[in-house]
Amino acid sequence: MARKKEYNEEVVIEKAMHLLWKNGYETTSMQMLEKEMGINKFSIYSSFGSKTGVLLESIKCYRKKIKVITDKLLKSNNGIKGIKQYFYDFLLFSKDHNDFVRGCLVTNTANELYDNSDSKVTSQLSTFTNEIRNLFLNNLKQEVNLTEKERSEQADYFIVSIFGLASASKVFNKSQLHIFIENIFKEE
Amino acid sequence: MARKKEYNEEVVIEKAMHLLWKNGYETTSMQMLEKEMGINKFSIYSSFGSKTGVLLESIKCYRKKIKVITDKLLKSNNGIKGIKQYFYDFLLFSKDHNDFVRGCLVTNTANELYDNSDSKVTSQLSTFTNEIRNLFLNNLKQEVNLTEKERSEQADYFIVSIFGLASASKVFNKSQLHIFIENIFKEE
DNA sequence: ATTTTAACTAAACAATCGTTTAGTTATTGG
DNA sequence: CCAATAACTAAACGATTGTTTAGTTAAAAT
Repeated sequence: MARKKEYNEEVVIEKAMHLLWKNGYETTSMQMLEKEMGINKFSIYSSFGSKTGVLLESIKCYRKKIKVITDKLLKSNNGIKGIKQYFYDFLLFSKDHNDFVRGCLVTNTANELYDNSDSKVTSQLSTFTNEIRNLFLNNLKQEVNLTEKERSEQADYFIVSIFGLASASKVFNKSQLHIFIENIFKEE
Repeated sequence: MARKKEYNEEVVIEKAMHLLWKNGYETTSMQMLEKEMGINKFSIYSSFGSKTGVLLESIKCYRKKIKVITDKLLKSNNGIKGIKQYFYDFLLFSKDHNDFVRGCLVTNTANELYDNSDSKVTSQLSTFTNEIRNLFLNNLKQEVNLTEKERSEQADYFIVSIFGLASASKVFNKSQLHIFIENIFKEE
C-alpha cells in the first residue's frame, strides 16, 4: 500500500563495493557513495542503516564475487598446485577493468583498522580469512605425504602469504609479485 | 631578538610518530596530535606546516629509529641468514612497550594510500622501500653461488615478503608469523 | 628601558564528515 | 476516489576536520 523502491539493493551495493574496494573505507565519504550508488543519502540509510552497514554489505557482496575463484579452488583437487593457481587467480581478480590494482577489499579494510574499529567488521574479516585458510587446508589434505601438523603449518604459511600478497599488490609491480608467488611455492 | 621555543622539534615529532604509527594517519586528528605532542596547533603548523608535514617528519624520525635494525643488517655479512634475522628483528621492533603490534609506519601509510595521495609521501615511501631492498641485495652479494639475476629476484622476493609480513603482523598471531618467516627462508 | 620579533593562547575559520528530518511524491488497498 | 504508507528530494543537523588569525606574552638587541 505504498510506493515501490526505484532501485535494487543488490545493484547499488555492488556499486558501493566497487568504490570502497578501489578507494578505501575511510577515504570514501557518504557524498561519494551517494553519487556512485545513484541514490540519495536517505535511501542509503533506510536500506543499510549506516556507513558501516554499507561496508558490511559490500564485504558480503565482495565475498559473493570472489566465489568465482574460491569455488575454483574448492573444486580443484591438485593440492598445493591448486593453491598456487589461486594466488595467480587472485591477482587477476584484484584488477579492475582498467587494470588498476585494487588489492583485496577485505585485506584493505583490515589494514585500515586500528583499535577503535567496529566489531561486526572485524568478525566479518576474520570469518573470511578463516574460510580461505580452510580452503587451503582442504587442498593440503590432497597432499598425502604431509602430516596433520605440517598441513596446519602450511595453511598458516599460505594464509599469511596471500594476505601479504594482497597488501603488496597495490605497491609492487607484476614482475615482483610473480617472483614472490614463484618463491612461495618453490619446492624443496 | 625574540622569544625562545618552549619545545624541541625532534622531541615532539617523535611523540607524533608514535601516535601515527599506532593509530594511522587518517584516523589521527590534529586535535589528537596536539594532545600527544603537548603543543598547540599553532606551534605544530609553524614548525611543520601541515598535517602531511607532520607525517613526513614522522617518517624521517621512524627511519632514524629503525636504523637500529637496518644497521645491524648492513653490518652483518652472513648473507641470507642476516636477512632472515632482520625479519625477526623487525617483528620485535614493531611492538610497543605494551607488546601492541603496530606493524611498520611506512607500510601502514602505504596501505592507507589511494589515488589521491600526496606525492612527497609516496616518494618517501618508495625511497625507504628501495633502501631496504638494497640492503637485501647487499647481503645477497655475500652468497657467492648466486648469479646477478638470481640475486635481483631474491631481493624482490624478500622485499615483497617483508612488506607482506609488516601488513600481516597486525592481523595474525606470533606463531603464524614465525611459520611464515621460517617458510620464506626454507632452503631447497 | 624601549623596541622588535617570534612564540604563545585561544578562538574562529570554512569545509566536510556521517546522520536526521521535514515536506513532497507516488503507489497500493479498501 | 480516497486514505494510508513508504520512497523520494532536499535541506539542515551538530560534530569534527585541517587550517588560520587576532591578541597576548616573553625574550633578546639597541
